Amino acid sequence: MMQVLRGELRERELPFTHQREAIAQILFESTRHMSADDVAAALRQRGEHAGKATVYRTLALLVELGLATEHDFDEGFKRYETQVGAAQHDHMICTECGQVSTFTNPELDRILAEVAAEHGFEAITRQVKVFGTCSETASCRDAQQAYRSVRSTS
Amino acid sequence: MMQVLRGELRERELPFTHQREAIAQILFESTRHMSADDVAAALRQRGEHAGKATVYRTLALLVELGLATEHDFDEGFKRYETQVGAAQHDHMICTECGQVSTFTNPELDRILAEVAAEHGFEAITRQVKVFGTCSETASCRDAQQAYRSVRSTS
DNA sequence: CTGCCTGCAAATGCTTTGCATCTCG
DNA sequence: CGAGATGCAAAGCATTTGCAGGCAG
Repeated sequence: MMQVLRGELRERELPFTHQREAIAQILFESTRHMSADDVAAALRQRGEHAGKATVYRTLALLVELGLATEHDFDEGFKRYETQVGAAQHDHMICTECGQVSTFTNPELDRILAEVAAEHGFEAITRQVKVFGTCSETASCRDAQQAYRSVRSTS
Repeated sequence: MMQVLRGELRERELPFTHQREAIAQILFESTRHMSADDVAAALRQRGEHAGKATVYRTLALLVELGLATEHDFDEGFKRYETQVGAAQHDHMICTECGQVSTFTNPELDRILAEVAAEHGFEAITRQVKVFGTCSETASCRDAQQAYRSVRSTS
């Protein structure tokens, strides 16, 4: 995993620094979607350290290199996720508890490719997000019920 | 159109003010996706005026009432679009020229509904965005070619 | 060595908030 | 009249930038 980063950097003659390694490591190991602050906190927890600016610059670099993706889940800040070895996948965000779950669907891939082709568009990335309520916790289920009844009466 | 807003406000016993009317009017008439600043500029152009805070508060209100939707096209700020009488639709964003085009696809609706159901998720809104390059201008087509050749050799 | 990176703090830019004042209903 | 809206300016925040000093290659 780290080798991929090393290779990409070498290819562009960019230095493989301690901070870049540490930040990439954090992101690669995490299964969650991390904010810049999450990354900084994780670094601190390991006794490492990198300035806020470096964290942002490195995350942007990883996105640039295609090793990470950036997401906006309407929280007022961005989150990042490793892209290495990950298949294209999409997200469902619970607006009650904030939980983000992922899913993949081959039909979705096919349809979006078709739509792009029809419009003479060369698709590079896509973001499919379904916002709603999950059924994980009691309060989320309550919110689901509330929403369903509102909808059915209007 | 404006009647819908009037009705929603009355229902909640919220005042139908001159500013709310003007801002909604701007949004309802526009076919583009407008930023808060775009709205303020459009107001000025008509000789109307509303403070920045009011524009933000009103746009948030329209979203709340379900009369508008909020979008983030990775520009560092949000854009708003009227939702009244509009069918669910999605976006393709050209990363070269910034053009945003819309599309609808019934299959997409079906698939996302299925996926949500499978996960015990109650979908409220969704955002499907395809980022890439369009074929409108010469420079966009150049970027398309460049991207295609990179992709085929890697 | 030399160029790119890092850290810090200051700057940005969008959006939100506090508060006095005004308006709709 | 009274609840809620408006306007302005002052916060708030995530993110970016400038610049002096450091580190990889």
